[in-house]
Amino acid sequence: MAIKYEFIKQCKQSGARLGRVHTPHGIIETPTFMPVGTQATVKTMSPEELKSMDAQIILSNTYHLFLRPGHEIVKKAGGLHKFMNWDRPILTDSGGFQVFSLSDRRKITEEGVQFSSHLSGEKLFLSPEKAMEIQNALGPDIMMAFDECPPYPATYEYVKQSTERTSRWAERCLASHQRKHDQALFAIVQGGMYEDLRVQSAKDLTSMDFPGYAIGGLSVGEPKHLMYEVLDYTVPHLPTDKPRYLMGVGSPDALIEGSIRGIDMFDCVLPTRIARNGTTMTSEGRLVVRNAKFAEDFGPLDPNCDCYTCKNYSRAYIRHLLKADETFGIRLTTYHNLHFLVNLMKNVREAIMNDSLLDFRDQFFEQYGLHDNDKGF
RNA sequence: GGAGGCUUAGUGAAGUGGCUAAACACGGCAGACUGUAAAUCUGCUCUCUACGAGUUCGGUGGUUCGAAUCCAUCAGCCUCCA
Repeated sequence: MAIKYEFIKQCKQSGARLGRVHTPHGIIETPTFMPVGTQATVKTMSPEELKSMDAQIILSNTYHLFLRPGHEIVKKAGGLHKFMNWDRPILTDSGGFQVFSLSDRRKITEEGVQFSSHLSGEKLFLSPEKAMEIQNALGPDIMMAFDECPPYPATYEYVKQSTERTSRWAERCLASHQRKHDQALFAIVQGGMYEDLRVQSAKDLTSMDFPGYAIGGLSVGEPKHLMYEVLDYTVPHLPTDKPRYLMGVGSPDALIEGSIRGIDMFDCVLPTRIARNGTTMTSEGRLVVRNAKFAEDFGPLDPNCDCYTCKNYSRAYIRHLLKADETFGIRLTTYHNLHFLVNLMKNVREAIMNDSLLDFRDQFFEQYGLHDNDKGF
């Protein structure tokens, strides 16, 4: 087996679980947050910086690397780890999310998905087999099955068809996956916001015995309480001896709520994207450092943070850099936001160890200014 | 000293008799962002007692039913000739 999930303990207070995922490139302590590096780089961050904030594993993307530079080139370079100089674990998404995000440039059939490249307009085809071929060439520790992420809202009938097809595609992925010994293939549970479809999807996929299971199709615009409901009735149908990965979720409150519901892994572009757009996550809530009110604020982004950014730079300086379009500004906010989430998950793990995750949540929400679960981050 | 040109909202710059509170860009202010077509996108940006009202296009005075747009004059800036 390419990976192994080691269960350590369950939080007596919340039910969250503490564990480790053993991979060919090292151990991941879970629950964990995975920074997203779509194009074989976490935008503006060097691997050294990611390591210095204790990022344990990062994501990359099949669709984007297939288009550019091409998976054959990455393979020739010696694989993604070597290509991008990252020797810790990597997970690649399959391109399934692009079926959702590039929905106006693709056509879905049973065979697969035809895209017109967002770069050149060129027609290209992704199928379960193609997604496996590409990911086998890229060489991540964990690769994702090719799925369809249906939009929200979507009709029962549409989601049913889509989810059943995603299960058939998962079977094809499993059948064509060539490197089972050193690359773990995770399946993705779909089913939209429909309980019976989620349960059916989980049953179908778990019967195929994948080394890990993801929950996809969430955080696509639905209210948060709905997402939590879906987790409540989906997670119990996933095996306890394998990692569970909630895809595309990265607001601090959702990371905590997800952990409480038994999720081990999360990824999200939120921290890096909002960082580039001038917003930061702090222990006292979100802070739009770009705002004029910080022009003469010479304190750190987060008074309770000891990251490189907070130890050395002020809100006023960072705001200046952002206003002046200086790259260093978005590097500082990106570093801080990623550090914030990585550190949040450390605290979550510690709280699980101490059987106090619910207390931790309440305290965190209070300080963060979250009193309504449907509020943002 | 002479000839010509220019002067529009924070800046640059359209507009050359009514459809103009005035395009557009930048700047400014705010919001959005969740498996990254995003260092992107959206809104606001003359004033106010603000889903309506008021006052604007260097100053002043005219022409006209009506002017940022035409005329006179003053001021400032620019170019060329002495």
